[in-house]
Amino acid sequence: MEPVRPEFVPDPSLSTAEMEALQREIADAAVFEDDFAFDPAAVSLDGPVGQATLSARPDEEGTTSDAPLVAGVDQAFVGDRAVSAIVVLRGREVVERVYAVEPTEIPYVPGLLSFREGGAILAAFAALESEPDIVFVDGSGRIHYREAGLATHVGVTLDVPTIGVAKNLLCGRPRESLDEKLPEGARVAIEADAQVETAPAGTVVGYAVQSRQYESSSRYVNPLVVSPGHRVSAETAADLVLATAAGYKLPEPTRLADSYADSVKGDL
DNA sequence: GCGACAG
DNA sequence: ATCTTGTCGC
Repeated sequence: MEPVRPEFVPDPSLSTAEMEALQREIADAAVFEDDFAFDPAAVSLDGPVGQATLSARPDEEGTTSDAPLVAGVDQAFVGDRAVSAIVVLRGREVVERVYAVEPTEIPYVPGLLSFREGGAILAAFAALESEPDIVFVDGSGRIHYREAGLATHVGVTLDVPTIGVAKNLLCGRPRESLDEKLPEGARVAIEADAQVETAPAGTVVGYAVQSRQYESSSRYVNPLVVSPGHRVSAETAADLVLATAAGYKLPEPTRLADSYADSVKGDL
């Protein structure tokens, strides 16, 4: 896949003010509601014994032959180089894996992550032959100071539906405390607060999603922080993350991209 | 000065 | 993100 909006390709040599101005343009171009052709209910990891329909029937491999293509992208770092890996799934089946290695031009700055990692991610997408129906990006989407996190930046630039899947909250305020143990499958709305300068306070910009939890143990797992990247609503984003969780905290596309990036890093 | 901060 | 031993639990 190649950028559909080349003017949004992240340029690490821009000044901080220019980066922030670009993010405001990207947020303007972003669509934070469902705008895709596939059936989100057809996204699942169900095997042969799923609730088969005429249009989406799992075969003996556990693959739903015409299930949507869901991709995960994640990065690993080696010195001043970034490894970006993409894994594309149809049901449980891996249909494509690619990676790219690019130098990191700038250090990590909260709020400007896409200018550090975006180049490597777009290079990996340039090597991708499939056209995923939706992409899970590691990091924030709409949960961002200017509603233009990594997932939004990548989604708008490629004009592909994206979801931000983060392990920590960048900004915004949970409607309920996240300190208590939440049951598996639960979600808590994240509202814009004063830190989100482009949205009215109270706007739901994402969800804390409990993709995995221990049953009868005193220990507990922290929820993921899910937000729309581009062309998905916060609700559908949370639904899709839960639909692709397979007993691990991270959804399968993200988990597989994560381990692939690590293995590439290993033989580097 | 203090707090807060995806990866 | 990355650097890392042991340890707890299913």
